[in-house]
Amino acid sequence: MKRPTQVDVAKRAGVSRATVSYVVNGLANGRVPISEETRQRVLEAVAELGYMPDARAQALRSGSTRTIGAIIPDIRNPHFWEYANGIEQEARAHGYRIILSSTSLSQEYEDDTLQDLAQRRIDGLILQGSFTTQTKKVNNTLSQLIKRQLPIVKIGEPTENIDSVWSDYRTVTQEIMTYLLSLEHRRIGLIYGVAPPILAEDRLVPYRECLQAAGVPVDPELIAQCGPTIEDAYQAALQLLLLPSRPTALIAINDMLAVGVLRTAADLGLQVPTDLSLVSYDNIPMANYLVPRLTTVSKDAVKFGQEAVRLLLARIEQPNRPVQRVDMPIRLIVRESTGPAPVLMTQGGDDG
Amino acid sequence: MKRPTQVDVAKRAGVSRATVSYVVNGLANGRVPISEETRQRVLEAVAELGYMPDARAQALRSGSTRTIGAIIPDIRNPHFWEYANGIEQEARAHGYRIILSSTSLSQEYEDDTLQDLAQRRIDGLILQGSFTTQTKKVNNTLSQLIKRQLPIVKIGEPTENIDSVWSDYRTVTQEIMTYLLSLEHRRIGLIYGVAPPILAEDRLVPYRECLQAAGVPVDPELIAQCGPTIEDAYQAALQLLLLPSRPTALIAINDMLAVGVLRTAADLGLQVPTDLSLVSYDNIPMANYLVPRLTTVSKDAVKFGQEAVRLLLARIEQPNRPVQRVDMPIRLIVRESTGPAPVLMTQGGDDG
DNA sequence: TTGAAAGCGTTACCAG
DNA sequence: CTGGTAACGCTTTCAA
Repeated sequence: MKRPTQVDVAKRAGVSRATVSYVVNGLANGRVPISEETRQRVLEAVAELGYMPDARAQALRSGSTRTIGAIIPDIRNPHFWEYANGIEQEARAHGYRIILSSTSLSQEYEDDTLQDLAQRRIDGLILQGSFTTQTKKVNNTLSQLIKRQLPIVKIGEPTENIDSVWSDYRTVTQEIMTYLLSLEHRRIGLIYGVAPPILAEDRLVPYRECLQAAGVPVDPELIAQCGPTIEDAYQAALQLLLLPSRPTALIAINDMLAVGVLRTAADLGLQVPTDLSLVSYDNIPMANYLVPRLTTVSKDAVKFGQEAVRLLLARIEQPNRPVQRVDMPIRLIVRESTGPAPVLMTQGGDDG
Repeated sequence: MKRPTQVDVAKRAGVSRATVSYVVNGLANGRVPISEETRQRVLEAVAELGYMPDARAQALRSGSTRTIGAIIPDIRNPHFWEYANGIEQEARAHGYRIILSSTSLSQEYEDDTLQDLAQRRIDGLILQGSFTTQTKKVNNTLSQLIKRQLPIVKIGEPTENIDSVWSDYRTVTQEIMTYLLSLEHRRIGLIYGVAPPILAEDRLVPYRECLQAAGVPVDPELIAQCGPTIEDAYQAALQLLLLPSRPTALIAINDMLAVGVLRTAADLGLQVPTDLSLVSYDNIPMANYLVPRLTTVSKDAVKFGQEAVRLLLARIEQPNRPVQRVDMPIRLIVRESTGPAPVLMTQGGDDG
């Protein structure tokens, strides 16, 4: 009942181990030195014995695992499965497997995860931009791997010396702000979850700048940072919407958080978009089904994933090619969660 | 720039390869034959070189990968990440790694996935009940693995000769029906997605039986089968709700589908629960934040996953232990999406 | 066209 | 306490 090895197959087929290897791997590398009859006999033996090559031994011998590691930050956010889908599709199309890891559970496992992937000798690694912001230990491990020439692609945040696929959120965030301001919103809140530094630069800065350009004071009370869960967003929105002079529009850093905001609004008896406008980012599949449908920033996360794999495979084949930075388009999709600002009684009117 | 091996570490530390192995693996097996000074020297060399043991070689030699494969049916359904979370947590606590695969993308990849896992020589496998219903090829591969004594645990569907963790949905489905009937609902629709046979037995049968027991005719028009996406549910609900004599209550087989149903209701100008009651299953984290909050069947999926790992590890350690079947409790949570049946004009009144 | 044999990096046994 | 050495299952070169 032990697992059959090449030797068993060879014995059964009456050939040598090498022959089995040739047959199993599709007629050796180019040269076709196996007679059809032998091939059939080997194939039969394989089928009868239920032989499955041992990937560990294959990888050890051949030097390649044909496996790509992908680390996503939060498995609970639908946005990230789309990356995962794209990655998986593209990788499979090229004969690579994916080992998918999520660090959502616990930050302390990040280094663990990375170590594990490294020890498995994956052929390449796809990371989210937020990854490197973590502990020193993680960064050490990571730079170790970079030094070892492990092909790496980063999603979401361009980094020096590393291939990356990302989008520039400045422009679209400006667009959001212009749009909200044009709807006469003046008290605009911002809710963002666990945030890598780039989020600040990408979204917080344009948010501030647009406000200032419009002559609207930036009120730090309107900026809430929170955890990644819906409940976190719920609480953050609660805090913002209970302000004496409450915001009439809220920007949530992703659609999951927007779900929490929607709930907060409902609990406070606020209609969206009549009493409160809401904009978020990601355009997860659900965004177009929520009530109201979310105005959000659309990003083709599946394509992101595919592009990341393309970049990675190119580097695997050609380790010294110049570093690439692919900019993927994103755009604001206006749906039902945004509308003109309501006239508030508490509004201290120096705008207008 | 090549990856350092044990040999490199040994050279650097001025010891033999075996010594390195002992030190790295925590002082050999029981006996502690390494002097503290040597140990330190080795550890230093490891750190300086950034040595990471090669998991492939370790696994090949030791015979164990300390890796568990987990196959979930649909990564797009939040319900399944909770399983994944539970599995990951419990596995990690016992020093095992997880390779997570989703077959959501394409049924044709199921066999691929299974083969891959088998070739990686995982120590155990956790499956969803729906898995075996697939093609003959998959079932062949699977029974091959079973014959090879690969420890397997099934989630969701009890199977002969395989450890499983599941819940009995009959009782809770009866509870749902009793509840809806007590609210005077008579036209109750059922929407279910890609369904393993057990779903039919578990939910369709009690649905029918309860209806009949209450003297309500079972109308096949009220039973819609659909795909797994929100859009699928949207369309299914549309079909049901546009019926001349539309249902006043809908049961969706999971919360994701319920999101689509909610949208359909909104598009038809139907208020939930005033005009339409909605019950679903799973109690995903989001269920308590949707507007209205979903009445749904709560299942602790994280615990499911943990229990599955416990079962699996027990079998790994003790291959011949008796087969276990763990029944996990579930319960109906009444929230805001259900209410008394509206009085419909089209209602043909032979009830009451 | 096929077979023998040399490793891949590790663990673990058994002498030193 | 430490250092050779034989596997683990496979790929691939070199001879036959």
